Amino acid sequence: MANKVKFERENVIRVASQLFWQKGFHATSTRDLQEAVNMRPGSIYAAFGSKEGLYSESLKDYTIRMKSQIEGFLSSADTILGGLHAFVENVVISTKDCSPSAICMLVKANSEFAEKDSSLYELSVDLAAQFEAYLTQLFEQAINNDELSNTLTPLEYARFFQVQFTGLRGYFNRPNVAQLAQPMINQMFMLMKSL
Amino acid sequence: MANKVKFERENVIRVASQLFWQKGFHATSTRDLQEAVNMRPGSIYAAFGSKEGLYSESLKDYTIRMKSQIEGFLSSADTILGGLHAFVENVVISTKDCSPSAICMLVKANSEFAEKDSSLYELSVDLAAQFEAYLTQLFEQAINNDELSNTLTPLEYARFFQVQFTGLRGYFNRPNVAQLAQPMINQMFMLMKSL
DNA sequence: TTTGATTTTGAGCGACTGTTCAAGTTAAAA
DNA sequence: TTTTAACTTGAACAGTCGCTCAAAATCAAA
Repeated sequence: MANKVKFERENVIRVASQLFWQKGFHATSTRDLQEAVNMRPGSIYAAFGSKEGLYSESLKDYTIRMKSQIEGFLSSADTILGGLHAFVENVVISTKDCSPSAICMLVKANSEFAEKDSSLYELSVDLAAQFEAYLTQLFEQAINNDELSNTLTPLEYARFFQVQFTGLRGYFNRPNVAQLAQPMINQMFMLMKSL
Repeated sequence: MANKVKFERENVIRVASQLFWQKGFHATSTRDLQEAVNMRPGSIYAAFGSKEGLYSESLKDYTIRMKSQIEGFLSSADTILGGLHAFVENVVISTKDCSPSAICMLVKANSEFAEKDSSLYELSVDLAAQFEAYLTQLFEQAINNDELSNTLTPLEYARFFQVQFTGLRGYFNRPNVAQLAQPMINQMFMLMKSL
């Protein structure tokens, strides 16, 4: 046949994802990306078609990784809520310095792409909807396990979780407030259980 | 003396602010701005020094306008919480189609400027801190008026409000969820009173 | 070893970026 | 009416942008 590809696609996407997450789509130049993934423009464009194409792959990969991160915390926790609690703590507190941004990349994307008919805006909406559906499944289990009352529907719990989680991550995307995270996360889960 | 300036500074800042709020800093070109405010580059640069300078003025003006918007709702409400409730409803629901973005411009700025030593990042942090201090004053009054218990300090109420408000605005920055806003806002204020 | 399809390279394209400044316009002061 | 300092104009600059493509490099199959 012929020559084989030299780069590992998944790894390239992961590195690009970190850069896009940190700087945003518009502030990340294709030269930044070339340097970060150590590829020349021709190879990048052969593999991903465009800057948008690479961003698109990056955002999808981010969502997948976030889900599997939750799966990890769930499998080493006794309850659904315990797993989610550990996940939220990990995201808001532990990754404060090793994560590109405190703010969820999906939220950042949704905020950056203002033109409502842009395909990247639509992608961010679709992925957020998928994630909400995933959370809804988890809260359905939590209700069935009597971890939560059935005052709210699983979907309503999922929405509540997202609003709290997004709000917290936004609040902690600034300096000198780190020590407030733990009590505010505890408060979030106390409130959820009291619904 | 000499010639007088032809443009109204406040009006120019307001128009620029809308554009920056909608598209973000990096996606707004100086040509976009020139067209929006109907000024030639020379005049803009004489008046504001740089694109950053104009953005800086825009963000400050946004914060001032948000505060005076709250003042408006407070002056036509019986209670602090009633005024804040009306303000939140107005921002999340009514302005859904006439506002450049559902997301607070301060939050969007804080999210966009990733380099923590950039002066626009620092500005967004400073303005957010000022706004928190303003909210803290309001919640101090609310506690004194017995609208809220003193279980939490005024500052803690202010933080709670910001997390909820930011979370809600982020959640409603997408299509087909508008009808959920009212019940979720009611829930937010119910929870706050139950603290 | 030769072949040939496939991948990689990087110089470079045209468009656009933020910004400048010499020339033109304006209107208060002389 | 003339002067003159202040303001406006817009062509143009140097740099960067996303992206292309002919040429070089690569390696499985013949």
